[in-house]
Amino acid sequence: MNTIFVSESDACPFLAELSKEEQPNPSVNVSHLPSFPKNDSPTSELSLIAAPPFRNETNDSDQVSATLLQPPSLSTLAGEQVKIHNGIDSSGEARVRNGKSRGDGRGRNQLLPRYWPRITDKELQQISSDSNSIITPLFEKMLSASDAGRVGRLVLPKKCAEAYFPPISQPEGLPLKVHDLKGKEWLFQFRFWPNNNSRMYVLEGITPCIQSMQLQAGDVVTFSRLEPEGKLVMGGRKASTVPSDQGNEATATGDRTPGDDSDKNKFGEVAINGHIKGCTKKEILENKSVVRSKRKNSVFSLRSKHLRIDSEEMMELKLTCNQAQGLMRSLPENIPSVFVVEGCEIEEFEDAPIIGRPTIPEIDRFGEKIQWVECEDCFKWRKVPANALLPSRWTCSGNVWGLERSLCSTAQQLTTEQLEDILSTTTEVSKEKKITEQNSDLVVAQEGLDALANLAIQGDGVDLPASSQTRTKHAGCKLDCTCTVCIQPSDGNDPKHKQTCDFADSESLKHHFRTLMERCEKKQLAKEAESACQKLHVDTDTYLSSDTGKNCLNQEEASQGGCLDDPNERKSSVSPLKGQIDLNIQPEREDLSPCSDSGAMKRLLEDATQNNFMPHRSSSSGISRDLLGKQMQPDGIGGASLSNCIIVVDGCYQKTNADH
DNA sequence: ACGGTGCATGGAA
DNA sequence: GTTCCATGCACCG
Repeated sequence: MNTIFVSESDACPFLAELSKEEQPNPSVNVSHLPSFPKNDSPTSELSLIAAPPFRNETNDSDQVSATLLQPPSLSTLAGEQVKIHNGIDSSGEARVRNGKSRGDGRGRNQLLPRYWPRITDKELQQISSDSNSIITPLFEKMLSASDAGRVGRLVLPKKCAEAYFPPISQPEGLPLKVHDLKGKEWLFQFRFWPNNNSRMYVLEGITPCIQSMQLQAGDVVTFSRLEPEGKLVMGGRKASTVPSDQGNEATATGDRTPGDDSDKNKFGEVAINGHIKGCTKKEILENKSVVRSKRKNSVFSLRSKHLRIDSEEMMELKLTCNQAQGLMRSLPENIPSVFVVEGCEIEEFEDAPIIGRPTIPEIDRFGEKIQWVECEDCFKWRKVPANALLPSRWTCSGNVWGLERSLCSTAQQLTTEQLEDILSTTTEVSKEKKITEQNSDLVVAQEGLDALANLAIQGDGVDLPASSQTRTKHAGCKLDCTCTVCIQPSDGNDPKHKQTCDFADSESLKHHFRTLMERCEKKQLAKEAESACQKLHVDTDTYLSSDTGKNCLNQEEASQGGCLDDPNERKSSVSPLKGQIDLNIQPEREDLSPCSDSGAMKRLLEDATQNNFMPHRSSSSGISRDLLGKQMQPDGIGGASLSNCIIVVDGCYQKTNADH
């Protein structure tokens, strides 16, 4: 099964309306989509291919599960594809995940949940049966009596019509080719009626197609788009197999947004099968995982809090987590314990990594390892020792290794040409790697988070997502690492981490993390008990003290602030190195630690990445920071392990690694 | 009279 | 209050 499903945001042609400013992050891998022709001349026929129905997550191909696909995000970038991939496991079982792209949480152009395509296993199977197509489910609609009546007019949801069908300016509209699941081509008239200062979009001439699919009122037609052909596919689903949650917003996984008008070429053909193309199988599968996740949330609400990051915020994390990886490094005094999982060495650190300033490693003319770092204030590049651990905000004044260049007024050692040479050298070395990275940047970030999330819930017996089968990079890794949890040297060429390494999916690794999580929970419980005891003491002392009110307040503040009950750890909260990320936080502990809320984490990541990777031109070097962000490597000292990450947000620090 | 087309209406979201 | 859309219905050939 080679069919790829992509989220609608990938294929949606209605992205143009969005401003560039809405682009979530430069790291997002985007590709341009072809456009629909701007004119809607009646002479030009556009076709939609009716896509086969999608499959649900169960193995029962006849059963329709709650597979729910978000419609494409209307807020996705104009004319660009955002690569948000969902995974498919090796068995081909479909999973669906929220592929919502960043943005339109503000309601504009959102499709109603009842129009979100629900994909069944059977449908997926049908769609995927034909080769290498990329399938984007667009929307679906339950046939009304009038839709299925003899008039032969299918009223199209306005937003769907405007989002996924070519724009029309005249009521006469356009002839539209749509294919059904059998590959038969149908020609409909896509048009609109003026209505209450608005429009009513209809597909005319659908009766033969509806009859051919043996559909009636109450049944569902779905529209999908197949790539790269750009065909629209219409599929049908009998009412008896319609997921029960149709129209139930509570089961929705998010919104899709259509793209812009400039991509109409995508719809050169539309297939009618009740499903529209645009989602890779991966995405469909991953959307399913979100559905599962939501279902799970209702049961494990506390544990799931952290995992229940709003899809919009999730996108933010997707966009920044990958960058955040590159910022993580362990403290110099950290000595990792090394264990081997299926041939891959994993370095596990007792203490959490911190977020440091990205640097460019180099070997100077004396053969010594050094690194170049850019001053936060003056943008001049300074040479520091290879083992220097730099804070995320680093300025010349922190250049204790070269006092003569510890002032911003001092000239830069590197000429622009030299700097470009370094960068280009780095580029050459990792060129191929980067190409791959660019193509899967978002995927990687997303999947890295997924890895974390899934590992975090290993204790619940939840299997790793199928998407992990295809991962190439993981959140716990440094930039060039291909493993889930490992640290590799800054040059990224450590042979112990092969590009094809898939140990992250190994049972032994899963076992390892299960063990870690268990230990973590035990520690947490012990810590909780200890805290309770301490609090009891404090309360008693406070009660007896003459400064009762103030102390109580402080105690309350400490508690409410979610900061540590451990004085030492509280001390850590005022570390100058803010922006430490605990990727091992325990969702069920959220109530004790407001610091770890998703919004705060998002802010943290944003802050960290803005400080280091935001694309703006350096005043001194003239080199885009965006480029630098891609070039720069972590300093190579240690790194992050899944079980030993830290989150420090708003001055609060929480550390819940496996050994503490 | 009948069927098709375009618009209006009103309930639902 | 606004928008959407399912349906009714008038008009026309």
